[in-house]
Amino acid sequence: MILKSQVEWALHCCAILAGLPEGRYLSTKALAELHGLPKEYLSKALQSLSQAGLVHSTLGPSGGYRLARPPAELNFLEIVEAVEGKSRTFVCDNIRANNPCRPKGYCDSSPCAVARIMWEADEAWRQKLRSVTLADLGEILSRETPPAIWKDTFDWVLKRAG
Amino acid sequence: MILKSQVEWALHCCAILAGLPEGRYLSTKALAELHGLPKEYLSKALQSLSQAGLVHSTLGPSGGYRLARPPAELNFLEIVEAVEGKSRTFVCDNIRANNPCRPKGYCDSSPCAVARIMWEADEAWRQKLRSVTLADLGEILSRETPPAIWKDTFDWVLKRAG
DNA sequence: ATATTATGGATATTAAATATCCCTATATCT
DNA sequence: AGATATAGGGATATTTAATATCCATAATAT
Repeated sequence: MILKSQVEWALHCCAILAGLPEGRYLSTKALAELHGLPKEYLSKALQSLSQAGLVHSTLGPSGGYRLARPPAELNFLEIVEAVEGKSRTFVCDNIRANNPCRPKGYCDSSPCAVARIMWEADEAWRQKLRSVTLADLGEILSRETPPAIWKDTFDWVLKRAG
Repeated sequence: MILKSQVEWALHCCAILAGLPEGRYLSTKALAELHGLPKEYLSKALQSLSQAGLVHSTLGPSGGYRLARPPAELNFLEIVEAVEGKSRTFVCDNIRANNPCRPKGYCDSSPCAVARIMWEADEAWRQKLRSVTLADLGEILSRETPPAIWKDTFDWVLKRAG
């Protein structure tokens, strides 16, 4: 069980968009080039973000994407779920119902205990992702990235932002 | 990203093995029949448990599996990892290194911030799974399962346990 | 001896992830 | 008005992982 690589792409792209000045847009082409990713396929990930309402897009030359909300109001879980889907990582096929000792058609009142425990773990994962915003990420990155690279990247992006 | 169905199978099988009297073994055939699963494929999941040292196996007629440890000393994470592998659910391809503004061959001191956050969420998931033992599950099941089904199942298993 | 079992290897089948291509509508610029 | 660059969506390969089956082998109980 491994998350799609599109999750990584989406997170990094959002981190870049979070640093974009108000009202500016950055294209798929620029984002793909900046991260060394296949433009066409990255486009699908960005479309997922758009459909989820996390980013706003605009057409034409100088078109592209910007965040739909301030970085402090956009958390990791939203981005992950936009790309990966909202369904839980553990699927319960209710195999306990196949137990030949159970009356046929017997209906359990509560979901399977095994599934409930697995879903609690899933929720712990989601809770952690929910607790980290793009603003938090930006703060970490600005602290860790060497100033020269940070500035060069900012300039590189601005030059291409419509 | 969805866990293999073998994870569900392994958990349910371990729950049954946890109720087995000391020294008895239950075969793949019985476990497959009890859960309505393909015997050959379930066998692979049980082999994973065996290789991880979570269960002990014995050959020949009346052979099969038993837990290698008391249910209170066997947690969900061990079972999940035995089947699903121990690798993290988020793979970092370090795409930040593709940033054209970075000096070629530049080596970061610490792993990517995005990956670290995703790994923290992964660890929260694992921590939750680590905190639940087969004994906990057994307690829940014995409380929730209707006594008649519970008893019939126990008898069904005992009749087939070598 | 015979039957039953776990184990491991080989292989087939199905589903999902990855990736590319092309067409359309829209916006910008000249 | 016309040329160009963009997102969006549909169709379709390609690759990889999950699911599943089959068979040969060694060990064990009766």
